[in-house]
Order: sequence, then C-alpha cells, then structure tokens
Amino acid sequence: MSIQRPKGTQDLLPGYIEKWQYLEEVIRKVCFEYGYEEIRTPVFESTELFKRGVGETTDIVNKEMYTFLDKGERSMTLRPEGTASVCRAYVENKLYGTQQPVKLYYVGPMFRYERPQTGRFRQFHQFGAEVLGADKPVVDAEVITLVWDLYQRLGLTGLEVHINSVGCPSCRPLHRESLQSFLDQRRTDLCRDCQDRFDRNPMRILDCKNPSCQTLTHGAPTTLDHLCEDCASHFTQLQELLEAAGVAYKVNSRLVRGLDYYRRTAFEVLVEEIGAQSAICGGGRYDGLVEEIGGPSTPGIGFAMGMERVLAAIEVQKKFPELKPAQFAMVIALGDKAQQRGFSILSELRKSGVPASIDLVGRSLKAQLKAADRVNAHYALILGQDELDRGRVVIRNLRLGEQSEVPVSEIVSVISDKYREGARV
RNA sequence: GUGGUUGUGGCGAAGUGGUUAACGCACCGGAUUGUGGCUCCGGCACUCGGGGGUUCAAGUCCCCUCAUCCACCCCA
Repeated sequence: MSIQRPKGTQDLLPGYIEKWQYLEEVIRKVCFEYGYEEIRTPVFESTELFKRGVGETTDIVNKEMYTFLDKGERSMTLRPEGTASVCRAYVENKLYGTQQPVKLYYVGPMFRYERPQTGRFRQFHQFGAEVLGADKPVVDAEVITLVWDLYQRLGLTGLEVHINSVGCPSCRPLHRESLQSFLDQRRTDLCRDCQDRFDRNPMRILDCKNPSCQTLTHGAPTTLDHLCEDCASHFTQLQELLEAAGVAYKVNSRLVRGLDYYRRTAFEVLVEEIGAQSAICGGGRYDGLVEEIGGPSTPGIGFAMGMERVLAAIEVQKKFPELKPAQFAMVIALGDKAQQRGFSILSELRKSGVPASIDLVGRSLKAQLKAADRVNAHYALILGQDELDRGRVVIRNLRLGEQSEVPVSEIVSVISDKYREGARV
C-alpha cells in the first residue's frame, strides 16, 4: 500500500478549504475590530516551555506531547497549545515594556498525540487570543464577548457559554481543604482517577464525568463558595459586564479546566450536534503563568478555539454562505494559431484582474465548453480559424446561452467591463 | 492506553463459497463534420486493505496485521 497521511491528520482539499478561508476571514475581521493583533510563534518549542507552562500534572504533558530530540540533543516539542508560546514570546521580546495590555491572537496548527475521533485530531487547528498585562474584570468580559461575537457572526445557535471562578492562590487552599474534608469519608467510593486527584488536584473531581463521582460530589463545596473578597468581586463584575454586553452565559460551578495555570475566571463554550467532543472554545485567566516562565509578574487571560469543531458546527447548522469560486471567463481557442492569440487575450484579461482560464490539455470545442460550464464561467470567448481570419471573437454568455461577436481589439475591455459591473447574467 | 465499527474501481454501493465481481455518480469520448448545462451510446477494476490458513473452490469461513471511523480517558 502507498504512503498515507499520519493518523489523525487531514488533507484540506479544494472544495472544503474555502470553508477554512471563510472562517479565518471572519476571525481576522473580528480580531481587527476588537483591536487584537496577530502573533505567529514557532510550531515547536523547547519541551521545558510546555512542562512549565501547561503543567507537569496535565494529560497533555504526560501523555500527549510530540517530543523529539533535535540533532543538537535538545528536547523539542510540537506545540500542544498556544498560550505558553505566546507568553514566552511576550517575555522574550520584552513586550511587557510596551504599552499594556498587549492584545494578541493566533491561528495555527497544534499537535497532540491522542486517539482520533469525531472532533479530535493529532494535528488540529486553534484560533486563540490572549490579553497580557491587565487584570480587571473588563478584560475577561471583553475576551468572552469577542468569542460570543464571533459565534454570532458565524450564525451559530444553541451555544452554551459556561463561566466559573476557580479562585486564586489565596482562596483556593480553603476550598481544597473543605472539599477534601467533604469527600474524605467517601474517598474510597470515588473512581480510580478521582482517588488520585484527591491529593493532587481535588478540584478536578467536581468535573469528573463518572456518574458515581457526580453523585458523590453532589452538594460538595465549590470554588464559588470559598472565593476571597477580591475574587468574588471580580466574578460579580464579570457577570455584570457580560450582561451589559448581551452575552448569554451560565454559571457552572463545576467547570474546572484541565490546564494547571488557570486562576479566577474559567470559561467554556459548548455545542451539541458535533459529537462527543462538544467544547468549541475554552479559556480562562492565568495570572501566574508569565512569571512561571521567567518573566515579570503579569496578569493574563485568553482562550483557544478548536477550528475543526467550529467548522463542524457551522456545517451541521448549515450556516456557510455560498462559497462558489468561479472563473469569470474561459478562453476557448481552436488550433495553434488561435491558441497564441487566445493566450495573449487571456493574459490581458488577467492583467486587468479578470479571473479567466484557457484549456490546457487540448480538448475539443465541445469539451472546452463543458469545462467552462463546470467552473461556473459566465462567458466563453471562442476563437477559431474563422474568427481569427475576420479579426473577431465570439462572446458566449453561458448563463443565457446567447452569443455575439466583437472585434479582437475590443474583447478585453468588453469583458473586463462586464466583470466590473459584476454581471450576474 | 481501553472498547467497539468498517475496509470491494476516483466516490457511493450490491455481492447470504463455485463460470467473464452488479449498479449509481464522477471521469474520458461519441451522437453526419466548430457550441456547454438535459438525453442517449460507448470507454474506464487483472492485489475485492495486507499476510497466512481451511476448502476441489473464498470478496464471501478462520487467524494475524495494517488502516479507518466511533466511544472512553482527556481535551479544542
């Protein structure tokens, strides 16, 4: 058997790539309007960055990273997410020395070694945004609003925006303690994973999907019950701002995101209809991350959106606009002499910005018209020996099935005029 | 890492052990000689994912393997 693409990767072919281009276009537009600028960082980084930035206890670092040694024996890793890289770039390029906050976004491939399934790939794509250097609740609100706004523009419905506050280093220990004492006597009834989590990261038990863990944690103290004054007011203000912006959110006190760095605000956007992997966006505040990576103490918040999943949602909800690429004109030349003339006409058309093509494989007139039809061309410019002798070109309107003749010298201006008029028929 | 699903021509899809492996779509060509989208006709598979086995005989049964898809874990 011939070589095939690696498991969990995909070839994005013409016919579908237009949908990606459309999504990227909307993303860039929204980001521009919100004043976010693009950043591009390497697709691989020192392994250490992700160990520190994502967290040693996470599944991503423990079992999902594409790690390799380069020829200089340095351990490198294909980026599993974007936030760590953006923070690294912020520190390395001393963006903390510029006007704060810094508002950035990125679009690109991420890599995670996992078993593929619906909405999950080994190479997938994320759109993400990060705001570094601002800690007020408005920032959180703006970021969530951006996400919401983007989904609105894409026409998506039935979305659920879940928000929560996981507290900060000063209030989280209190929650941890009270949660542990709540669960202590039923500890052995928890699933195996949660028994591990009990000491390591008990908060995650709240988020466990195992039904028995869910009943056991029913009525358990949540982080919201233990927020310190600052965190509580931050969360309240966030909600007020989201209401002001018209974002339909739900407080979900069991929402605990997987990455270690989250602080205070955590949020997630879910859609049904796209399979078991229903989260199309996840994010939160990470005020300690930049420092963890060796930079100055800097607050930060951001999110990552799975583009494949967003596209799947747009697809099932049938919200893609008409995306039909069309060649405006097809030059149909018969014979070598006509081909030369036709080729020169074609090149003039292209110079004036008209999308146009010519037969490249020596097809018959009939076959060329068929081909013109297939690329949705508006006009066929027919040039044979006959026309050549008389210095004229046949213009056939393929939509109407009507045709007329025009002198060769005028053909380019006639067609480009029609193109500019945006001729629909 | 665990569980299940599927694997026939470019795509979709028949085929319930036995001569030349249906059909649809797509593609290419043609229907009195230079005009498309409809219709009609014709062309287009020597590994039925790969390997091994059972049998007189296997796409059809068994084993192994690879790939795929779906689900769990976790995540976007």
